[in-house]
Amino acid sequence: MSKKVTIKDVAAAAGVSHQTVSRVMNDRPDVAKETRRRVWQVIEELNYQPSAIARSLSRQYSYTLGVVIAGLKYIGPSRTLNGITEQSEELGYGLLLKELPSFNTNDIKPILNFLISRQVDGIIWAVSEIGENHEHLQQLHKELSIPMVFLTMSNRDDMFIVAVDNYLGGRKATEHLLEQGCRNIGHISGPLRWWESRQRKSGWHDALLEAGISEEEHHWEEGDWSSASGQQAMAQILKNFPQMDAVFIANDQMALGALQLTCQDEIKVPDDIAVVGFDNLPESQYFWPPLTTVRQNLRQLGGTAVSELVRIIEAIRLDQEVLQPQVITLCPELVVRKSSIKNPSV
Amino acid sequence: MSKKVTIKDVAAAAGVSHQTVSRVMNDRPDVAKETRRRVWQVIEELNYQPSAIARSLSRQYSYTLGVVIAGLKYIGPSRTLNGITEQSEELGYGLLLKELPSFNTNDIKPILNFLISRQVDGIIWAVSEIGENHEHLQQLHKELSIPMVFLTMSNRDDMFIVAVDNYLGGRKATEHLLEQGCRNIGHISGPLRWWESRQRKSGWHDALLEAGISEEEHHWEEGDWSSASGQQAMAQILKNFPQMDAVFIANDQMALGALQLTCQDEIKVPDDIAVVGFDNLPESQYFWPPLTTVRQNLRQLGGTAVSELVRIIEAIRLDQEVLQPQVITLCPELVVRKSSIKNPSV
DNA sequence: ATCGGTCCCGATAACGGTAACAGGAACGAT
DNA sequence: ATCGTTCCTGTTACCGTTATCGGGACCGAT
Repeated sequence: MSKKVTIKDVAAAAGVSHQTVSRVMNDRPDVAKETRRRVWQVIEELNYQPSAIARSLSRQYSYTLGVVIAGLKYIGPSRTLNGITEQSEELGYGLLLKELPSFNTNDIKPILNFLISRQVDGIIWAVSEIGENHEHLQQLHKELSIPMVFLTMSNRDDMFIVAVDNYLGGRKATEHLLEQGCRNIGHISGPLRWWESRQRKSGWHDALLEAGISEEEHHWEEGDWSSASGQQAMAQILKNFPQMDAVFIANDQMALGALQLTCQDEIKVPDDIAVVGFDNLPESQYFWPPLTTVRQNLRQLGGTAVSELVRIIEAIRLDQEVLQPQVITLCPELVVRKSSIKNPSV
Repeated sequence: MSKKVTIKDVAAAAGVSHQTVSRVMNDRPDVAKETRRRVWQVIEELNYQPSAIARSLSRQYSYTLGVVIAGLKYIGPSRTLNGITEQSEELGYGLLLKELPSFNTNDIKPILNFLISRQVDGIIWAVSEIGENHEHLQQLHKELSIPMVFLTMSNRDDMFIVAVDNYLGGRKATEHLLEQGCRNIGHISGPLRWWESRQRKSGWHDALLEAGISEEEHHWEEGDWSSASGQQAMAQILKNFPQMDAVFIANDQMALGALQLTCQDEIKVPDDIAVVGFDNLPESQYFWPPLTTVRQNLRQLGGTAVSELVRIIEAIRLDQEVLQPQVITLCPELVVRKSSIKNPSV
């Protein structure tokens, strides 16, 4: 009903100039105690809320971050986003959210323009690197001269990157299986156009190599992250590589598909085949058998990205000095459950 | 490097007034063809992007919606958000995202103020109704006079609500089990402070009643949505209600916990006990056995909320007339899989 | 008395757009 | 020639803030 109350309404009601009200709102020192009190009182009476829009226009900062993300329907990206919202709330920044219709989009420019035209102070690019979808980006980023932080992509100079060490995750998983005495360790990878998939596979490969085992072509299959593809890949690999005694699967969903197959075929997990997944879904503890997996702290990933971005933004605002780009790497951890323990100590 | 290019820069470069540039940008009719062409050319040469901030300030609309959501780390809310982002993209609205730290927050006011101060044209409230967390809201909503749409809450007058019919979902699940010949149908509910939980339970209750079966206190248990609680509730219910031949579980995660228990105890699903869940997680098709469940189209839920909100906003903008509040109900569907089929036809 | 320095506060101009009005040019009709 | 249109364009005000500047009041010191 009532029109929005502006700074001028407050000024009029308090009998001062609107500038003085502005000073009070921003806690400037040069306001007499009595005046300050009176103005505050009016502000509360009228329930005055300054317009963030007008503020952004006036000082050139919006205290808002742009977030570009893809695949919100999957649990990974949404956990990352969860970390982003938490940390930005903490630091007092708002979020302008933009979801890409697919991971493969090449229409990057209009999205960046959209965010920039809304005066965001910085941008978090939380889209996985697939195929060449990041090539164009690097160049655009340079032209744009707005602070950006990228998540989960291969290292590049001149960019701020926060990523989980997927390679290390693959190694940890494989080394764990080696410790269990397995020698014939298969792998079901994600789509190899994904950077993460390649990293995890490399980890598996290198761990085997160091143990003196050579990877062969028929020891692994490529999936598409879905449970269905995991199941199919598992069937294929069982056929090609019958002596397999363990398998490292690049995400929990595919592992679930594989586990279902073992139930159907009455293959014993872990005794016949030990299984390790990746992601640590909340559900994976309740798979049958409970799934050993690699935990990546995606909430932390998102949170770190925000902290980093804000650090850059505020450095620019204060010093006008640009920070050195860097790569922050987060370590994944192995979560050991029954699906990979060959000789239960009990 | 280069300063942001403004409308005045364009005007100067094209040798016209900034107003003319504005006219060109907004496709107003009263610009000479030749002038229009020249201005467009300069716009593209300078890569001019109008400031959405300044625009919002000038006309009183930001073409931005506020979204308040909770529990992004869960799959449900993030799917809803997915629907929201898609539809708002479609309709040309930006999104300002705010995640509540918990479902129970009572600090509603600062959040609404935050969004309003940023000139959002409307707000989507996508936080489940738990306990009394919506009581305060209703009143605030009235004072605020900004269009709002609420998701998944009990019906109230004077509010726009979009919700899945959880009651119907509960009925469908239970009726399906009755059709399978089950007579002793237990239930594991979500936390009863949640509106959804109560609805689903009522559906179960009423379906039994209509079949001439009376619910008894020991036929159901309350969980907290987690797999762990589902497992625990299942154990409890098995003890109290040994003749149980089917169970309707209020979400798939709890159902998973229960299924794991049946694996451990070598209870046969569905032959000994048929199981129906709720949510249709992407994983539930790959549980063992594949889980019959109730599918709720949360993406559609989010999308509908956006369409509805935009409809309200634009009605106000044009007619200055306020639409009649209404409740939109989405129907959930039963997805039948092996966990509930007593006599496999094969 | 005059001067210099605080302490407050208001007038004014930004910020980057849009809205409303006014006015010049060109044209046909009277 | 004069008038009224239509078509196009520029001027000015305004959206709601903050930044800059300048100045009055008051004080103590010379």
